[in-house]
Amino acid sequence: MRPISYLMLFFVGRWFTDSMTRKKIQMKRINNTTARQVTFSKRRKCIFKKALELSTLCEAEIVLIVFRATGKLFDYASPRFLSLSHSSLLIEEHISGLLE
Amino acid sequence: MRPISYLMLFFVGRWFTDSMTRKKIQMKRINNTTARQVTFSKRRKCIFKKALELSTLCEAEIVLIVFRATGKLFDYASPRFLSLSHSSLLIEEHISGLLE
DNA sequence: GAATCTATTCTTAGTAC
DNA sequence: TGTACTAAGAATAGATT
Repeated sequence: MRPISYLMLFFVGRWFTDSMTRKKIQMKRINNTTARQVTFSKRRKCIFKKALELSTLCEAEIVLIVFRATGKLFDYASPRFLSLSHSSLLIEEHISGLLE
Repeated sequence: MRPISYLMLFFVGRWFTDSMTRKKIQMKRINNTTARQVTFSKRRKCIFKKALELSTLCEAEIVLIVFRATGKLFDYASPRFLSLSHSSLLIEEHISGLLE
């Protein structure tokens, strides 16, 4: 092949590679609905894992609540087994403490 | 150098490398106090960042509360700017909804 | 929606300051 | 405590199934 062919192969290959692999994403709302839901699902799973790890490794009590934009459903985890109502109480107590 | 010397260099180098770089850690309480605190500090920072990202990218409302084992202090973030008392209300409302 | 794949980006354990 | 470094390890965007 002549040099020009190699050059073409390089660019075609690069276009192909770029279109197949991830980019760094901008930190703003994902407009595409499907992509946003997929990202939500992946990242939600991951952050709950992180919460559990932090809790386990460092003996922290963690309350993580995610209110989903659609349908008002939310996911909840308090990895070290506080009940949701107990968490709510702890928060209230802290607020009261701040106000006194 | 003779082959035996290269072999020694390999093992010494590997020991040195191994002692300088990280291992995969076990998912259980970190016993060393200093290490536990350092890990806590690093991971806490990161999980809050993750919460903000999830909130920003996917329009979710997130409440993340970390109760630190020592001193009962806790860090809190509701990235999309709910107030702590508002979060507490949302939680209470949800609990009420479940009980009805 | 969920699972899988892969190259890339991000996180972080261990260490020293 | 916080910051900086480095390479190992983990998370994940984009695509496919």
